[in-house]
Amino acid sequence: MDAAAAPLDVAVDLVVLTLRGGKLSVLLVQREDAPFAGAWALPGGFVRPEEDLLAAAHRVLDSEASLGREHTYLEQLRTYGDADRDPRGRVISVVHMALGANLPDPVSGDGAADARFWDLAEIDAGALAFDHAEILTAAVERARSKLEYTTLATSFLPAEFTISQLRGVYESVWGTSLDPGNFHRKATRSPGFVVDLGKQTDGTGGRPARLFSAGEGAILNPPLLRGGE
Amino acid sequence: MDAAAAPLDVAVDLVVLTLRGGKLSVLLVQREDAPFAGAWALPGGFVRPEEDLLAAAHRVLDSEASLGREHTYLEQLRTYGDADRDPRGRVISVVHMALGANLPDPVSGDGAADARFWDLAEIDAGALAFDHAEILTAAVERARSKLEYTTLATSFLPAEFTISQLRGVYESVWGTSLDPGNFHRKATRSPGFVVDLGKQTDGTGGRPARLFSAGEGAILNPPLLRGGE
DNA sequence: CGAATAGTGTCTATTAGACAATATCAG
DNA sequence: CTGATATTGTCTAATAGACACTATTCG
Repeated sequence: MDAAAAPLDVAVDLVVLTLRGGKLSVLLVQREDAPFAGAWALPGGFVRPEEDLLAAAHRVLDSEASLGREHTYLEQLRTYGDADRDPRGRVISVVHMALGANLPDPVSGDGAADARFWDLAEIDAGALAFDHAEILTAAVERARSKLEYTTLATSFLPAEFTISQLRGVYESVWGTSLDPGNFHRKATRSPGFVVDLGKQTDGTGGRPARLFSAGEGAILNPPLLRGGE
Repeated sequence: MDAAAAPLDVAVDLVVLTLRGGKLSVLLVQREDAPFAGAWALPGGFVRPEEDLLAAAHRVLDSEASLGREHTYLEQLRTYGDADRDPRGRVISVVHMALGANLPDPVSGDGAADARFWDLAEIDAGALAFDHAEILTAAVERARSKLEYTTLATSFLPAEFTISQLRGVYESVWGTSLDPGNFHRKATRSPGFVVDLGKQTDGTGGRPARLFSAGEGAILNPPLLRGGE
C-alpha cells in the first residue's frame, strides 16, 4: 500500500445555497478562461499544500462570495474524481455545501467574469461547466434530505426567526406547502430544534409571532418527513 | 479560481465491513513499514493518474482483500485531508465503505505484514495508524444510520436469505435485539426491500423459512427506526 | 369590524410495539 | 409429543394529518 504516489491536483468546489425571495438559490460564477469560458460554474479553488480541506473551503467562500465564517454552515458533501472530468487534466474536487441566511450579493473574484445567485429553477443544467450540473443536483437532493432528519433548516435563517419563517424554509427547499398548525407543533416539540426566546415580532398585519433561535440539537428525532401531509 | 495548483498525493482508504459469527467486523492490515510499522490500519492505496476513484477503491479491494466486484457493495463515504494527518507529508484520503457477505479471509498484499477481519469490539482504537480510528468510527456510525433508511442491510447477506438472517444483520450492526414478529411484518411490507422467492429453507430445527432476495429499492420508506421496540 | 397571521384543540385513520397464537419442521 | 423457529393475529398507546377554532395584531 505504500506504492509510489502520483500527485494529483486537488480542488474544493462549493455549492452555496440560500433563500432569495422564497426561492432556493445557488451561487454561480461565470468563467473567464478556457475551458468553458463564459459558462457558469460552481465557485472553487485549488487546495494549498499546508491548508486543511475545510480551511480551503472557507477561503474560497470568503474570496468568491465575500462570506466570512459567521452565520454560514459549511459541510463536506463528497468528492468527484473521475479521470476525465476536467479537460485540462486530472483534478480531484472535494465538494462542500454552504448554507446561509440573506447572503450578500457577491463580488466576482479571481478568474470570474461575474458572480451571482441563481434561482435553481432558472438554471440551464446543460450549460454548466465541467460536471457541475451533476454535483449541483446531488447537493440539492442532499440538502432536501437533510432537512428531514437534521436541524439544518435553521442555517437558512438569521439568528432570530419565527416558526413561519422556518416553515417557509421547508416549503421553499422541498417545493411543497405544509400545514401551519401541524408544522408549528412538530417544530416546537422536537427536542433541540428551536429555543423560544420569549420575544415577539412586531405585527406585520397579523398576530405577532414568537421569536426562536436554533437549538443545540443536530438530529431531528423523530424526523420531519416529506411526502406526507 | 484557476490559480496555480499544487499537486497533492491522493489515496483511497477502505472500511470493509462484514458479519462474522454475528459480529460486525472490519478488515485491517498490519503495516510493514514506517510510519506506524507494526500497527494496524485500514487497507488503502494511492490513486493512479488515469484511474477513477471508484476504480481505485475496487482495485484496492481486490488486491488487499481478494474481493472482486461480485457481491460487494462499495460506496464513497467522505474525504479526509487535514494537512498533518500523515507524517510523511500531505495525503488526501478518499474513504470508501465496502460491505459483503461471508467475505473470505484475506491474503496480505503489498506492504502488509498481515491482514484479517477484526470484531469491532476487540479493536484498540488508540492503536490504529494515522487517523484511522476516527475514520472507522465515522464509517460504522454511517453504516448503522444507513440501515435505517436504506436497503443496505441486504448487502451483508448472500443472494438468498431469510427474514431472520436479515433481522440478524440489524441486530448485529445496531447491537440491539428486535421483535421477530414485528420485524418480519415491517421487512416484508416495506416496498422494494425484499422479494419473496417462493422457496423454503431446509428446516434447521424449526419451521422452514421462506427465502427472499434483495429488492430493487434503495430507500426504505417508511424507515426502520432504531431506538424504538 | 374584517383581514391576516399565529398558535391551539380535536378528531380519525394509521402505525409501532408488546405479546399471544398458530404453523411447520426435527428428533 | 417437545422444542425450536417462522409467520400471523390482536390489542393498545402514540402519532400524523385534516381541519376547526381561538388569539392578537393592523387598518
